[in-house]
Amino acid sequence: MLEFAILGLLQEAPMHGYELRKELTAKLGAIRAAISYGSLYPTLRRLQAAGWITEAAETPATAEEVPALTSRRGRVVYTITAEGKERFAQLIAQAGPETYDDTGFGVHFAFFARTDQATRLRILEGRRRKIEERREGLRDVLGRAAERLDAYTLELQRHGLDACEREVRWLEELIANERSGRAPTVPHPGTAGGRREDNSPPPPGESRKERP
Amino acid sequence: MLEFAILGLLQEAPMHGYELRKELTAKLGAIRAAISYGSLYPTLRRLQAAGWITEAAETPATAEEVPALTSRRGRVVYTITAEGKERFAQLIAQAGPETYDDTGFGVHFAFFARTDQATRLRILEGRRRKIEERREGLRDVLGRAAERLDAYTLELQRHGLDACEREVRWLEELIANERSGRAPTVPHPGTAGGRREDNSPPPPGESRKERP
DNA sequence: CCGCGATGTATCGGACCGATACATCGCACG
DNA sequence: CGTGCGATGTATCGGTCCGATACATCGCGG
Repeated sequence: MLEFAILGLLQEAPMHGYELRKELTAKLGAIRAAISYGSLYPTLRRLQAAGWITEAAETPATAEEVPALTSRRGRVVYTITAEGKERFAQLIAQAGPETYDDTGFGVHFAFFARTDQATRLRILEGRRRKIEERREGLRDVLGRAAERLDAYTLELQRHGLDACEREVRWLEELIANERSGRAPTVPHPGTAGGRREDNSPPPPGESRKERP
Repeated sequence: MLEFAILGLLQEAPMHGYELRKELTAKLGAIRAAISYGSLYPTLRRLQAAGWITEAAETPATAEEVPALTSRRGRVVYTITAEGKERFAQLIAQAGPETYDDTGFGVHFAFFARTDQATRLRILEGRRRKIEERREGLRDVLGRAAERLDAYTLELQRHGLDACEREVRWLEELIANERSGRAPTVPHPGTAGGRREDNSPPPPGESRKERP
């Protein structure tokens, strides 16, 4: 999962660890708290060993004659390689059952702009199936085993069931949108401030600014 | 987390591993998929080493003279000890910040029937605070960094924000209910089948059948 | 001038998962 | 009548990720 996210992010621009974590946190804020350095750095090492990324110590320019003396601390910048991009594409193409659990789905969804439409559809439908199964499980428990459980546990299940139904509806809309060929503008009722003017989603694919 | 859940469940009845997993899955179905045996068995071993539970090989009665011959396979039954109950109570009393993340909160909530009202209130408020923070983070991203992100990532954040707002409202109702002294009957609109007749929640506390 | 919060890299132990292996039981289908 | 398959049941192993911790630099306000 982390591997996937890192390869995805580094395709937008080379970054060092701290920056990577910040961007990751911003992009995945909706699904997971914050990536731990205890996962990030070992994963970066692993990716480099595999050849998907390269790391380069940042020493801006011509520091030949002044090595010591406020020696410019670390700042290792990571850059994705051609093999890394290939690997990322391969990870998207695989899109197995792990892709449908909460975290896996969220991370893949966050990189849908780099995913072809057929795969997007496949993932959305896989996820919907999985949530529908969870929903059925919860309905069963609320129906059949209700008297065996205390009021709090029941309330928890009810809240979970509600979330499932809501997510299924969300996925339905996304799937419908996807099939109609257009981008992911689900018409949200009146959630927050209602911040929405940009109503011209670019036909998804490559749309990142490569930072000159 | 697993330690807590196991100690909580074993207070209702002694169980063997398989049964424990099933009950755990039923009780926590709303928040996590299914406990892996790769976590369950090592944890049980750890709990026994600490003296919180005891394990006893199940050999129903008087099998002195017929040891071999369809020898009755394993079935190790785990029973909580007095120290184990103490430990459980201690874990509830601690209720630190880890208690407020998704999984931690869910597990604690599932055992609210064994938690005193003051602690319930503390946990609910801590959770609300945490979700409110996440919500603010998402609002920030959707407001300030919106143009830096693609349409799919934005949609993900919007869905996450929606879930946050919904959970805060849920928690508000639970907190209000808790303060008014009564059990957790949040008035759900018209979610599923509307299965709800049992409208007399027992004043929470100990209310488990000890299975004679 | 000093501390403190942001930036930045890094490790270690522990929790938990997914795959896998293996054994028994009951029953449905040929 | 047997045989295989799904449920019950115990157990391990490698790997991913987290939380705590350590340490160093930089700029700014008091």
